[in-house]
Formats: sequence, structure tokens, C-alpha cells
Amino acid sequence: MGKNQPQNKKREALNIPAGRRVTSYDVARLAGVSQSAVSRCFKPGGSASAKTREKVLAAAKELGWQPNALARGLITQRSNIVAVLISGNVNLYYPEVLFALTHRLSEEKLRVMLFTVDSEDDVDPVLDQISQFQVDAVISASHMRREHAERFEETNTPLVFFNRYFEDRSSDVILCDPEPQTRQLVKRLSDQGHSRFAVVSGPATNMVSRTRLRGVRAAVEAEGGTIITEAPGDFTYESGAAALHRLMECTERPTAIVCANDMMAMGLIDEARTVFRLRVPEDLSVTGFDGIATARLASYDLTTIRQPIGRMCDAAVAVLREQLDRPERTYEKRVFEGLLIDGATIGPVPDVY
Amino acid sequence: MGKNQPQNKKREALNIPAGRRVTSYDVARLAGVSQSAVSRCFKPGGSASAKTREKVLAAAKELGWQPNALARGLITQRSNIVAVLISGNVNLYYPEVLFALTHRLSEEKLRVMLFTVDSEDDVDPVLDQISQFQVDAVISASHMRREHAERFEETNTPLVFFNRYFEDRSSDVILCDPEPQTRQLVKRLSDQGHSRFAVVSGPATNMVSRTRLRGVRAAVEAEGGTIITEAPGDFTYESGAAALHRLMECTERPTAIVCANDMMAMGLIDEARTVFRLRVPEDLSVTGFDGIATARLASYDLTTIRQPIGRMCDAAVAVLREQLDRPERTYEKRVFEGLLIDGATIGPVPDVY
DNA sequence: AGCAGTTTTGCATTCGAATGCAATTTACAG
DNA sequence: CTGTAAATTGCATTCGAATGCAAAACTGCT
Repeated sequence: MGKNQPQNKKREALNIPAGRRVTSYDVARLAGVSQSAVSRCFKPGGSASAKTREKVLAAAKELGWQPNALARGLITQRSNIVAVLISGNVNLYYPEVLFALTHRLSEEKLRVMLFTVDSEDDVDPVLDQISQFQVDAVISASHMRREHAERFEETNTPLVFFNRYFEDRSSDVILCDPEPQTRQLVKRLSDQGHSRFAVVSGPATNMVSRTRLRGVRAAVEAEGGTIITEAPGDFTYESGAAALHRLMECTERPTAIVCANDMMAMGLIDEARTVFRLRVPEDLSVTGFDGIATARLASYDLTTIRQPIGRMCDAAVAVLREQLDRPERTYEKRVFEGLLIDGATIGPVPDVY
Repeated sequence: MGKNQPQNKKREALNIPAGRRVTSYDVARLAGVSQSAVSRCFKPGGSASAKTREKVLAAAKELGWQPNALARGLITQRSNIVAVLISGNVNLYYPEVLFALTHRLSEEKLRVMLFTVDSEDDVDPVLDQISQFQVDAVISASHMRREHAERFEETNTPLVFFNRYFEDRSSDVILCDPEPQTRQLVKRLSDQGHSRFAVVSGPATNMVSRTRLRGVRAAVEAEGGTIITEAPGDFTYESGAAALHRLMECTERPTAIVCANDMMAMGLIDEARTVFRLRVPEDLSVTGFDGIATARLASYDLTTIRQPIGRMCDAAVAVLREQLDRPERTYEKRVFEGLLIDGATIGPVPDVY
């Protein structure tokens, strides 16, 4: 009762059978105009007199009608849906990006269809879905192989990479290049007397990780320090903790550990404190990358390099908009600098050394 | 070059103008069958001989064709899209729910259209979008007023509430009722000698918060303790920190603080440690609610009550599936128990008291 | 009132797949 | 080889809004 039969006197007056959806024809009948007129009233800049518009809007409101986006998409070849591909793993960086992107896209009247991609093997089925739904564009902040990216070219679907890219492939890319801040960061450590560094990197196949690693190496070299050892992680908290164990086995221990992201830095710090009874930063200096919200919490107060996620998402959406409006446009790579966050996880080299 | 004109010999053979999309008719032509046959081959259980099916699948693959979900949705009245409404705020509980839901829904061949809702004022435009996209169902884990929920009834769109509900309104609801665990938790505190409690609650308008609060009051009473004071927060980290200041002003200080969610507990703990120089749990016991991943990190190791998010999301999707398949079905409320997580943020009452 | 120029309007078609129905083919029993 | 039942196929229509085109309705001006 009241559950299945939406009641509405106007519906009955027009004798629209219950169960049938209200269409623009119904609105047209009620307003006493043609279906085309209704359509035009709902199209920004559509040709319609003030009087017609008024009647139509009133009728639409009366019937609770909204244009059917599927039908519209079918005819206009625009779905207004953007697929966002995000890693579903526990790196808290992704939710931040996702929410920021969603917010920006909704300002552009674009809807987000969310896909979580936890490994490259997940990508193919996702791409099928994407093509079925006639998605207008794709923003990818997750795993993807070159051949996956190529599938988008076949269907002419704009693809914007978010902090990922293939070196030899042209496509739109939004990047954060934290090189200058990496130098600052390493210099700051160096100024505090550190010269024996360790690096906890990400997966060797990951471009972002490789770039960060390269930046760290260059910076350390420039400061005259040494990278004693490099332990690879996989960007998770657990892998940061695990990396510390490997680092502690070195005969000559590092005094400063640079991690390729915040999650690993947090894992490493927790492991240092709880398992090795080391104080951070008194006994050990640790830094991260990303500047995620959790790393800012007082328990960590991580010294890190923040990505300007908000501005990067703005850029991603702007680039995407451009692609949609001017498809003959060439690809663009927008690179943002990071921001050094002065936390409380680095300090002077301990005396014992 | 190579950017705008997808090349494909087969396309040319069928002389499909570049720019036009491949349709089921094209596939039909290539396979030498009718369009209906193509359609049937892609419909599970559709009537088609093995030979036809083979030809059609080959042709489809050749042309890279996938059924157009918009056109399909138009005719079948099923979009296979589910709207998920999530609070975009910094409570890390939401991303966990979102990713879990997305995962479950994709197993049901349902796509997630994501909407972030940060206040009740955001809801109306979101509802417009939802109705335009002919979304099959809605899962709401965010703000919503009663009149909003009623709009879904008008369009007969199934609505599943996730950890929210209106008392007097029938609709599907997935809930976590942590009452039994709340008793356990309070008993555990009581056994450690605590009798003076404080509560950091959520917004007074929030049902979840009110229920939790009620549970805590009952449990404390049952244990013969007293709730010295209640400070309201808004579920954010910052509000937890702020609440502590108010609690510290009490002449008679509480020895155990029960927070209505983990984020506030974490904020409160950090504030206690950094600003008030209190040790947790030695000087002060603190508990949370939700059991989010961040609260499990070693720096917090929060004693809390975990919501079985995975099972709850399973249930949400199951209920939704039921609604879609049998619309005459009545509403259902599925209630899950929490799980007491033994962290390291509660301990015996300190001696000084 | 009459005319050219501009807006507004409606008609008819289109987007791409699904499906009821009737025609056709196939399978099988006798 | 025939007859009948069952499986397969194609035809034609449908979903709901957008739009090119031509007709109609205004506008302003003489």
C-alpha cells in the first residue's frame, strides 16, 4: 500500500497508466505544446518563448518530470558520465583523490561512475563496462597496461591519467613532480647532520615510485650523503613496517629513512616505535610522500611532501573538459610541484652515531 | 594522426563512416544474421543456435562491439546503475563503506554512480540527477531528510539506508546495533575500576549517534557507574579534540571516555597526549565506535566496536537485489552486531583518583 | 495594413538495442 | 517419408528525448 502505485491526480487526468513513466510527451500534453517544445525548454539556450517555457516548467514540475538521461545520451552521443578508476587498496591517498574529483566533476555536470581496480587483471572487464556505458571520458588513477590505454583510442574516449603515465605514449597526464621539494627535504635532513640514508621505495614497475626514487637519489648525491640501502615496498602500511626490519639488518644503520609514500612511512614509524623501541625523530628520522590527511594527525605529524590534490583534480577536470569540447586538441601534461610539510618526524642525527 | 580516426579494415569493408558508432546492425551484417539475432546472442538465455552465436560473437569481437547500455536501458527500463550517496567529509568510515559496496555491486553487474553529500542541502540536486539517470536503486549512507526519501517512493526507486534510518518510515535498512558490545565494553571498563564516564556523542539529530548514546547510558547505568558529562561532537577528528577540552574543565574528571565514533576518539587521544600530556591508557581510557582501518594502526590501536562492514555491504546489495527482482516485496531491516576490538586504549583507573 | 526579418513552433526522424509475434527451420517419432 | 512439436529466426515496433527543416507566429517599420 503506497509502495507500488505512485499516486498523482495529474497523472490520472492525463490517463497515464500507473507503471508507465512520465515522458516529455505527457508534459507536452499537459502544457498544451509539442514534445519538441518541452525538449527545447530543457535545453540551455533552446529556442522557446517565455510563455511556453513557463507552461512547460509548470507542467514538468506538476508531473515530477525530468529529462531521461539515457534517452538523451542515446541521441546526443553524450552520456555525461565519466569513469573514474581508482585503486581499491588501503592507501588512503585514493579516497582523497576520489572525493576531490567527484566534487569537481559534479560542478561540470558530469557524473562519476566508479570502478575500483586492484590489479592489472581487473582492468579488462572494467573497460568493457566503460565502453558499454558510453562513458564520455575516463580518469585513471589506478593500474593500467599500455594495451589497455590503447583501447580507449579505438573508441576515441578521452583518457586522463592521474599521477600515472607511460613514458612513450601520448595522452593527457596530471602529475605531481616533487623534485624541488625532495631536494629541500633531503637538504633539511643533511643540515641536521644526516648522511646515511635509506629509501623505502614502491614497486619497481611503478613510474611514480621510480621518479620519486630518482629524485631522492639525485638529492642525496647533491648533498654528499649516501643511500645505504633501498627496500622496496608496495605502498601499503604493512610493507612500510616490513621494510624497517630489512633496514635494521644493515650493519651500518641509516639515520634517516625516506619513504615513497605516507602509508609506508606511517607503517615504518609505528614499527619503529612499538617493535624496535626507537623514538621518532630522536633516534630515527622518517619522511613520506603524498601528504594524506591521516599523516597529518598528531600521532604521526609526518614530515612529508604534499601533493596539491585539489589543484590537480581541478586540472584533471579542466583537461577533460577541453578534450570533450575540442576533440582535435593535442595531449597535455600538467605538472604540479609538491609542498614540503614540516612535520615532527625528522630531527638531528642522534649522538650515538 | 591516429588520434581521431580509429582505423579498422572491417569497418571499411562494411563502409561504416568513421565517427559513426558500430551498432548491432553492423555486427548483424558482418555475421550475416538479423539485428535481433545479435541482440539475442548477448542476452543470457537468449534463443540462438550454436552456429549463429558463434558467428555473432566473432563479428562482435572483430568490430569491437559491445551492447550500448544506454539504448538497452531505455528499452528494458533497467539502467543497471545504482546511486551511492556518501558523506564526503573526513570521516574515514565512508571510504571503507564505499569501496566495499562498489566491490559487492560489481559482482551483481551493477555500476556505481557516486554522489557525495556533505549536507542536507546538497541532497535535492543529487536527487534530480538520480532521477534523470534512471538509476535502478539508491544506497544512502549520508544525510537525507524524510521528504527526500519520499521522493523515491514517487518514482518507485528502491532505497536502502546504510546505518541511517527514520524511525517512523518504512524502507530497507542495514544497521549495526552495537548494543551488546557496548555492554561488554562498558563492563570491561567497569571491571578495571572505572565508574566516572564521559561521552563524546555525535550530532543530536543523528539517529545512529542517538542510538549509540542510549546504549552507552544503559550500559553505564547497568554497571552502576555515572556519566559525568556528555560533550557533543560532529564525528570529525577535530571535534573529538575539542570535546576533550570541555571534558577537562569538569571539576570531577572522568576516567573513561566513550566516543561515538573512531575519528573523534582519535582526535581526543591525540589531544590528550600532545596538549594535556596524558598517557592513554595509563591516565585516561578512551574508546571509539566503527572499527575503521586507521584506528587499528599501531599508533592508536583503539579499543572500539567494529561494524562488520563487509557483511553489511553484502546485505545491502542482497536487499537491493531483492527489491529489484520482486518489487512487491516488503521492507526489511537487517541488523548486525558489532565486534568488540580489544585495543590498547583502555586500562585500569589510575591511582591518583 | 503590408512587408521583410526574426522567433517560435511542430512534424518527422533519429539514436541503438530488446522483444512479441509469426514465419521458418530443425528435430524427432512413427 | 510424413507429421508434429520445438527451436530458431526475422520483421516491425518500442523505449524517450533531441534536432533539421519548414511552417507559423510575431516584431518592428513604413
